[in-house]
Order: sequence, then structure tokens, then C-alpha cells
Amino acid sequence: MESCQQKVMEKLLHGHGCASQLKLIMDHHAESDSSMEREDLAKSVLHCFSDALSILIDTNDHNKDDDKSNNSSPQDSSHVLESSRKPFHKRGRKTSMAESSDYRRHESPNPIYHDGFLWRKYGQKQIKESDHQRSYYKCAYTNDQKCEAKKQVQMIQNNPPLYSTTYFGRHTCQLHQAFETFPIDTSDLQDSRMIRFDNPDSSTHQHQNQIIHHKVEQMMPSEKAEEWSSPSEYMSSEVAYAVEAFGFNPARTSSDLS
DNA sequence: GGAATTTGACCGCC
DNA sequence: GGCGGTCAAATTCC
Repeated sequence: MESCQQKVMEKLLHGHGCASQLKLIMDHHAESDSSMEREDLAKSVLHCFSDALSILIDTNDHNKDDDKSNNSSPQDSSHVLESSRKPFHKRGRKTSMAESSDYRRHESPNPIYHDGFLWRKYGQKQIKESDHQRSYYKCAYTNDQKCEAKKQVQMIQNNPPLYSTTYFGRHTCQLHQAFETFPIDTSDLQDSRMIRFDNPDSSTHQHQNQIIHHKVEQMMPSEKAEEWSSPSEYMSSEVAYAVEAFGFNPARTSSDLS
């Protein structure tokens, strides 16, 4: 647990440093002369937060029960709806996902794409009680590593846009080990925004990175994307919601994470 | 051509 | 019979 805290702190500090550099550049440089450097920094910031989130997600899964008692503050409840171990619908299979003992729900103006894991969409359904379709995702390592983690993403409100992301089960895949094996290298971020894979040389690695891009382009509401005038704005919003989704409070000290 | 996504069909529960 | 969840063939994308 201690090493996890250190890793998270290292990632966050690195991200903070990159963000500071980015702000410095944006404050003092003309728009055109350092766009590539800004882009690299922006990607680096996102990558750091993604790594930290992945570690926190794993840590949170193991400590979820403890967190429940500490997650009752009113301001948190507006966005992060932790599992209350009760179904949010009565119909459906007895073994339905919502009735499982391990799920978390999060609501935000944009769906969470970068939560540190690779997801594969396996279904989409028009839900009776909602005007919007619900998308079903499972961990891309479901078959390879018997990882049973799943998530559902559903738009629950149009104006302003509000998405509900519900996570089920725990990740048993070895993704985090891959994070530890390959340290951050911002030079190869052109095609990858966040996820590191077991074998960085494999064709699978390259293709999966493309998938992440595809998902972002496909799911990002165009009007929302236009609202972000810079990559850093887009990332901060995205990461912030992902952080909230897993109950991470940046104001906490490192000792609070244990 | 391979892999991921889409979408209609099917399953099991109520 | 209606519903949510999952499967799998068809389609799309790189």
C-alpha cells in the first residue's frame, strides 16, 4: 500500500510539473511557436494522471468498503454515487449487474473514456425508462485474463449533457503490472493517450492505442469538444471526473490514501 | 485481413 | 409478455 501511495504521488507530481510548464509556455509564448511542445506537455500531463488513476482504481477496489463510510459528504454525492448494495431496478435477471455486490456509479457532463483500463463494447440497448441508449463495455482482457470488470455508459440528460457511468466487478487483469514495467516515456505519446500494454512492441499494442483514439473521436460530442479551447482544458475536465468517479480527493494527503 | 463495433436476436427473470 | 443483459453475425474501420 505504501508503494502505491508513492507511485501515485510520483505520477501526480510529474503531472503537476508538466502542467506548470504548460501554463508557463501558454502565458509567455506566442501561440504558434511552441504548439508541439505544448501538445507534448498536455499529453504528458494526461498520461501521468492516467497512470495515477489506474493505481488508485486498483487500490480503491480493495478498500471500497472502507471508503463507503467516508464518502457521505454532500458535495461528493452530487457526482459520485457509490454502490449502496441495492439494485436500482427491480426487473431483470436475478444475477443482473446492478444487483451484484460490487458496483460504482458516476455521473458527469461527459462520459469517462480514460479511466486507465481498456474496454471493449459488447452491446448497446435502448432502455425503457430512458430516452437514451445504454452502452455495455467489458474489460478487453475478459477472455485473455478472465477479468470480469464491466461498465455501462448512458446519457441520462440532454441539456446540459449528463452521462452515467456504472462500473461492475473488479479488474483482475495484469494491466497494472504493465504500468510498473514500462516507465513513462513521453516521446511515444503521439499515438497513445494513456494506456500502456503488456507488450509495447506488439502489433496489438499499436492497434489498441488506435482504438482509444477512435473511441474518443466517436464518443466526444462535437459541440463539447469545441468548448475546450486547449487540450489542457479538455484533459483537466476529463481527469477530474475520472478522479471523482473513483472517490479520489486531490486535497487528501498521501497518508489519507492508505 | 484482422480486430473492434454495431445491432438484432436470444436468454432468463419478474 | 416485458424488460435488461448478453451473444454473435454483420458491418465498419484501420
